[in-house]
Amino acid sequence: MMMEMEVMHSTQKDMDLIDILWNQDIDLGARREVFDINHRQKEHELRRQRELEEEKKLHLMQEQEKALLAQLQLDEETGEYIPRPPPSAPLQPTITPLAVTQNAGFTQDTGDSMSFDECLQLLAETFPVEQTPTPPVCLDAPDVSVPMMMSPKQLALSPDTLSSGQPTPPQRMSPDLEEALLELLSLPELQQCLNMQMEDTLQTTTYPLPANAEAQTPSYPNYPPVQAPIFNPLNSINDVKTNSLNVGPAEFMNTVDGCVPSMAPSNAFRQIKVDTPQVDTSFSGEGFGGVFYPAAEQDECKSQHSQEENEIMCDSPNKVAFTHMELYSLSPGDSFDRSKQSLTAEHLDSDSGVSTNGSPNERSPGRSVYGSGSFGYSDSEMEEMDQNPGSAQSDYSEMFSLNFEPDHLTVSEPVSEMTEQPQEHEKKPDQGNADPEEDSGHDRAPFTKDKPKKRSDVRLTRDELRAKSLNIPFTVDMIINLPVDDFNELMSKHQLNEAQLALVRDIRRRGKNKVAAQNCRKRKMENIVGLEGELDSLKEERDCLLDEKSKNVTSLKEMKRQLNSLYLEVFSMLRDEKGNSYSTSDYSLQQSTDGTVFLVPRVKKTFRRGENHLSPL
DNA sequence: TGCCACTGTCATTCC
DNA sequence: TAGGAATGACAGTGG
Repeated sequence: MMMEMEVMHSTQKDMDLIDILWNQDIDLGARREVFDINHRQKEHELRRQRELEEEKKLHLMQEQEKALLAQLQLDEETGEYIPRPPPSAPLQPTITPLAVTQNAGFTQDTGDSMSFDECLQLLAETFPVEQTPTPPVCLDAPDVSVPMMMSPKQLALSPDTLSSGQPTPPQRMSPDLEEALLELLSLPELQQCLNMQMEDTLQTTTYPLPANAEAQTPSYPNYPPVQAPIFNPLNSINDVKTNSLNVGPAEFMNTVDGCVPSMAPSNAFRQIKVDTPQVDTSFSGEGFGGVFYPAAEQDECKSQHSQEENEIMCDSPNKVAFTHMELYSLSPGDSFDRSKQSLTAEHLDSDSGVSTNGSPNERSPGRSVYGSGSFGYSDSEMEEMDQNPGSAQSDYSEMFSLNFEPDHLTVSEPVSEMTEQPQEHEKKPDQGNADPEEDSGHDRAPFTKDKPKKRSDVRLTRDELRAKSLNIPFTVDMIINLPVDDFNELMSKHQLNEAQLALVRDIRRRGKNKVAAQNCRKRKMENIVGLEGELDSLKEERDCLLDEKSKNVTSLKEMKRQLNSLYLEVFSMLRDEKGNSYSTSDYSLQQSTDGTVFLVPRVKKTFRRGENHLSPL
């Protein structure tokens, strides 16, 4: 009992606490029902009921459509759909394939059959809104509530009808042409094709322009009567709605196109936008696109799309081929990247590639040495450096990344004026990540990893200083790397005095020679390396030969030894008439050319003489 | 302070 | 013949 009391007491406390919390939630805008599971379940059930009701409505509408169409029959003479004869009438045995096809799915329940007027009324009640968007310009349109019941010639052949979605008085055609067209439209295959075409077209083309006076005039010969299938009885109500009304506004199409770029080529898209007449001015992006996409998404997609369009618009002109001059003239600061290609091509024949083209921008792409803060020499310093050229030495690779920025140098002003926009364009990506220090033009190379840049790396070369001092209106890399023709053209475009011309030519010559020297040294090093390799191989070969020689000498000695032993053995077997062996000192074995072996007495002159002298025979 | 490697430059030759 | 590549030689610079 006590336990129960405690539990109840604690439960009461909890409930009070929960109430307090709920009150707080109410203050925060959340109602108590939000936390009520039963309430949420009820909401869920209500939602499901609503969905079921919608489905039922949809099904009912489809049934109504079927019932309605069951009451219709295609008049082969007029091409119109007329009320079907009373159900008591026998089914026409000569019903056309078209009728069979079109009525194949229709209900044959004659008990539900309605009169034509009833059908009209039912349709008017069924589609009071969807079919009757009533823009002010169409207020006088007759009987806008029953477009479904219009004859094909009323529906299919009026661009005004198609474009505005409003049934306007049809423009009459010649009877023959009209009849022929109606016959064509009566063909089920054609209707199917028209359906397909219409769906495709609606997806891609049938969206309106912003209010365009000419858009609603029937002056679009290419505008297809693709919405003719409106009258196609085989279409479901949804299809009909799609066919006749799902003509999205430009905002919606932009949204779709923006979100699904692959849907249509942008160029085609733009062209279509321009050429497509306004179909339904009563639509608005908010009213239609908002059904599928929140406004924010629409705006986002619209902005994306417009951005893409802008990019495309901007890209296209840029794809025009530039001449060398144009490339080099675009931006002195960026000319390296462009010149690199040219330079690479230039050096393709060269066996080196030493020219350190890629290095500067790899380390510091798009970065100017002038932006590194080491720039800013006083005139006296420049003169000093010029007088002591070595002090201004810098990595040659830096030369290619040299940028004469107009705010720092007057040297490149003319070129920079020509290329202001490309520079801005190419600098944009860097602006986002730009280091403030870098922007302020102070030290710290952005891509220096291990050690700070050498002082020489950020200095100007002598030629750069000279060019600056003489106000040469080109960058050094331009002067050096331009092809001869372009270089001459550049020279002719600018009026330079003798000193400037001489300096420019010297710069070009020195720059070329610098690269050549580098290539030469690299080649020399390669030759040295190659010769060293060759030397090593030759040494190895010599060692092999020496080894082989020693082996041969050893073998030869062994063979001599064996021969000597064999000789002695043979010699010892020889005997004279008395059976005495021959003395090796007195005789020797000699072999004649035919292989015969002779025992020849040795001719030991001195010894013989002495022997003879001592013991004459 | 001398050595050494690297680099720029000049003069020359060759293509 | 001009332009450029190739190369030996010299000199400056920095480690």
